Amino acid sequence: MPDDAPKKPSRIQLKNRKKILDAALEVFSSHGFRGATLDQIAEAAGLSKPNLLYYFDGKEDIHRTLLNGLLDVWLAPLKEMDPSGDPLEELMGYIHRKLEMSWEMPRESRLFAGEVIQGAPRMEADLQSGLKPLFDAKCDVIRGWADAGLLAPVNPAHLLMSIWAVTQHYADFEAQVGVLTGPAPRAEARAHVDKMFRSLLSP
Amino acid sequence: MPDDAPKKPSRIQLKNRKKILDAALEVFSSHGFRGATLDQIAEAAGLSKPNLLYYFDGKEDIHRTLLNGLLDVWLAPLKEMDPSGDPLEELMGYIHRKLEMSWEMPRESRLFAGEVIQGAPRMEADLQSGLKPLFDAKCDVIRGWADAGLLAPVNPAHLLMSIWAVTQHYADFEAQVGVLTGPAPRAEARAHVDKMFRSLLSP
DNA sequence: CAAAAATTTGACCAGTTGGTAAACGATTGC
DNA sequence: GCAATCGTTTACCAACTGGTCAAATTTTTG
Repeated sequence: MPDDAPKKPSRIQLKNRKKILDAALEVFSSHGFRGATLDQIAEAAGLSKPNLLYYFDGKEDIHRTLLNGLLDVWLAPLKEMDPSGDPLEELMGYIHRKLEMSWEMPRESRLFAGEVIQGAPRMEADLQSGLKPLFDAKCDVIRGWADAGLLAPVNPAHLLMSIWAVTQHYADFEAQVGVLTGPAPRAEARAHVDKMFRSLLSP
Repeated sequence: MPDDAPKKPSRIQLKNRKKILDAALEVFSSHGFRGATLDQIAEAAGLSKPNLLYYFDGKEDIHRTLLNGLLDVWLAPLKEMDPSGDPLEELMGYIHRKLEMSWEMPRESRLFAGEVIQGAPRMEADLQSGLKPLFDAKCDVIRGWADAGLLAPVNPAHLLMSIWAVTQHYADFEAQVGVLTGPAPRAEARAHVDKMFRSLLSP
C-alpha cells in the first residue's frame, strides 16, 4: 500500500492554492525569489501568512510549484510546431505565438527570466528533464527541414535561442522598451520580428 | 566657495572602492539587489562589513554606483558606430562587439538585466538621461541609412532592441544556454548572429 | 618622532523575515 | 445533532540583515 495517499483536494483548497500561486506569480516576478516576502504574497492573495503555510510547505515550495507549472505553459507553443507542416509557416507561426505570449504573460516570462539569470538554482533539474529533450527533438526537425532545402541553412539550436531572446525581450525588458519606444510598439514589434526571421529562414 | 570639497581619494581608497565594486558586481549579478547581502559583498571583497560602510553610504549606494558606471561601458560600443562609415559594416561591427561583450562581461550583463526585469526601480533616471538620447540619435542614423537605400528597410528601434536581445541572451541566460548547447557555442553563436542580421540588413 | 588624520574592527541594535504552536472557528460526513 | 476533520488566526520566535558607534590600529604629515 502506498503511504502517500493522494487525498483529493477540496474545493476550498483548489481555490486557495490558485489564489496563492497567482499572488506569488505577481510578487516573485516583480521582486525575484529573495526579494519577495511571504507577507507580500499573503497580502496579495488576501490570506494570512500562516494560512499560506497551511497550503504550501514554505517559500521555496511555492516558488518551485510555480516554476514547475510554468514550464509546461511556456513550452506548449514549441510542442505545437508540426514536423509535417510547411516549415517556414510552422516556424513563423511558432514565433508569432511566442511573441504573443510575451505580451499576454509578461509576469510568467519575467519569473522565468529572473530564475535563469541567477543560474536557475531552483530549476536546473526541470531544464534538464523538461526543456532539453523537447529542444533536441525540435532541433532535429528544423535540421531536417533545412537539409531538405525547405529552409535556408540555419543552426537550429541558435535559431531557437534567438527566437526566445527576441520575443521574450519585450516582456522581460518591458521597463526599457517602455522608455525607448512609444506606448504602442506591439504592431511594430510584430512586423519587425516577422521580417527578421522571414529573411533569415526563407530558402 | 564650494562646500563639497572633492578631497582627492587616497591610493587606499581607490583600491578598496575598486575591490568593493568588483565584489558587489559578482554578488549583485548572481543574487539580485535584494538577494545580495552586505556580508556576502564584504567577504568577497576581503573586508569587514563596517569597513564597507566606511567607503559607501549603504547598500543602495554601492548598487547605484555600480549601475551608473556600468551604463557608460555598456553603451560605448553603440557610441562607436560611425554615421559616416559603411552602414552594413558599421552595424555588423556593432553587433559583433556587443556579442563579444556578452562573453567577456556576463556579470555586467546580468546585473543590468536583473535590474531592468524588476522594472529598473533604481535606474529609471539613468535610462531616461543616459540611454534614451543616444538611442534616439542612433535610430536617426539607421533610418537615414535605410532611407538612402544603403540598408534593407528596417525599423531602427526594434532593430537595436533585437540586437540587444540576441547578444545579451548568451550572457543573461547562460545557465539555459549551457544546458541546451555543447560547451563551446561561441563560434556557432558568432556565425548564427552574423548570418541572421546580415540577411535582415543587406539591401 | 609625535600628532593628526585615515582606516579597521568588535560589539551591538532595531527591524524584518521565514516559519511554528496552539487555540479557535467552520464544514462535513454520519 | 455531533464528532471529526479541515481551515484560519493570534501570538510568538530564532535567524538574518542593514546599519551604527566608539575604540583600536595604521598611515600620513609636520
